[in-house]
Amino acid sequence: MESLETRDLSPMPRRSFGAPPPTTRLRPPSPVSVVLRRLEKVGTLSDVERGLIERLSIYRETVPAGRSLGRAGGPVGPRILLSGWACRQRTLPDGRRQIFTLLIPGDTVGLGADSALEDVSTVALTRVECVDALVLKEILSAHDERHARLNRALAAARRQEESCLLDHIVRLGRQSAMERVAHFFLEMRDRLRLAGLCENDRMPFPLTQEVIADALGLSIVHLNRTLQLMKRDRLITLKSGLLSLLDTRQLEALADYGCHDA
Amino acid sequence: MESLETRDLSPMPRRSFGAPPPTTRLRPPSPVSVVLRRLEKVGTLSDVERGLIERLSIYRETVPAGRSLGRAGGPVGPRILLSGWACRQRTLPDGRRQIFTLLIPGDTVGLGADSALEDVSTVALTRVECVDALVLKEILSAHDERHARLNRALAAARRQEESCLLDHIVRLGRQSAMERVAHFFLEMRDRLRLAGLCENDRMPFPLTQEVIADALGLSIVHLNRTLQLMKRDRLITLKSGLLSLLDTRQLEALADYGCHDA
DNA sequence: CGCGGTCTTGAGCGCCCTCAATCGACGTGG
DNA sequence: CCACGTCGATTGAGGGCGCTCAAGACCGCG
Repeated sequence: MESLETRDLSPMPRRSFGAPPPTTRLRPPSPVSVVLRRLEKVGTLSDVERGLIERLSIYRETVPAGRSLGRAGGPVGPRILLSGWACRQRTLPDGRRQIFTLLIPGDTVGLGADSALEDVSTVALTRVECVDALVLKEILSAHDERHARLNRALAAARRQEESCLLDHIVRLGRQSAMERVAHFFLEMRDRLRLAGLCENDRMPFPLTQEVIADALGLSIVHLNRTLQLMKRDRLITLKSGLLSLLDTRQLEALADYGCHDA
Repeated sequence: MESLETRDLSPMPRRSFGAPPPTTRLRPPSPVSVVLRRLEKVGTLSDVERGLIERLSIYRETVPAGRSLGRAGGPVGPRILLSGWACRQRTLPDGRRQIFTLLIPGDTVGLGADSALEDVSTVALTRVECVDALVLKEILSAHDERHARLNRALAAARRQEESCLLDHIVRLGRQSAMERVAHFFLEMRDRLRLAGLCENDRMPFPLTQEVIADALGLSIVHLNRTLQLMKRDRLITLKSGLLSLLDTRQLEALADYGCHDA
């Protein structure tokens, strides 16, 4: 599992910390390419904006699995995930946990207008590599015209996250266990595809069943049995951190995926 | 039920449409006072800003219970609720419904930065009186310094709504039926108090059990039985559209109310 | 008075939960 | 190299919470 989320970054040679990226001519030039891929799904960025992001790789840092991204509970300073998965979550006094959002490479935290989401605890689920985007946040808050597209792209990303929250509510409130899992997997496929991490409905999925259960409001045991059913029905395979959706048609029908209000 | 949400407005004489409010000297000066009360919980507004809102009452309109606020499915133009309750909801193809948000007097729709919430269908649960705030939206989008406080107040309101969404997720994902109901009632009490509609934990509550069930992800039958338990235990009374929280201490303990992450 | 909507109640059951034990993979230390 | 601990996945057993179906009661309204 550990090998999986680093795999996407591994072709990038490790260089001395603090040195500016050598901007190779090749396609995967810098570790922040994931972010750019994500943000440019909305609209092209200018060279200035791209450079702004590229230069952030100076502020690279690593968070081990299980550690909070921010200092314990407090709001998380602006970050951009480069590799690894994290989540936003809340824990009830008796230990029950609910996960609000999964964060994947290319996602940002605490960058846009402060939302209630930025007040919940953010925890790394795998080893996470990210950059501190405080500088970027300060630059963007000036609302310079030259960064308008970047601001728009970030707003779109926030909007997408909010949309996922609404889907999440429907899943939790009105869908059965299998519907939830199917819907959740399809959503993650779409998000991972935007990040360039999913091809042919195959994708890295470095989550324990406990995490998935806490996201979907299920018990570990029941999630396990539900997954087994879905495997038996040849809907998915999920092994050693790799998820394959075998029959997306059926999954979409099963989960009412994409059926937003009429 | 129908008599209830109008009750709050009934002391206000119906006057010819389009005429400016006569601004009586008495306590409830203008129909938009609810909004101001809500918005000024964050910080005082300037006279200019207050006037901006007051003048909106020209654009008063009424939506009967059951009707969508926007034209069927499409995004709702900017509105401010003066009286009555509405909700944001999504319906699955097979008829299952999930309610995301309840909208009460003083709430705004479609005013701030466009969020995913503005794309979901918004339906009146009772007869709703509201104002069309299109003019206001246009004025505010200019980001004039003189309206900074108003913009800030609206941002805070949006943030609060988002926070409620997160609480909603925890309820749906990790709480039992009784916990959900208790938590939901406490949340509504706090919101209604901000709108000046709740005193001594007694408040108007013009919702059918079906609506509450669809908000809390429960079946009508089970919600009914849960309510009966809570009444028997002297936690609440709920009759003819009036809700009383009899033992808020116990309710808060029961629901883990306010227990945001440590 | 009849009618539709809402609330209530009963019966039965199934989804999903809890508790508990086992298994397998992996890393560590002896 | 093996014993052992840990973590995650799996399996079994049993039960309860919440569901569906179905009727009836209540109530405001035309």
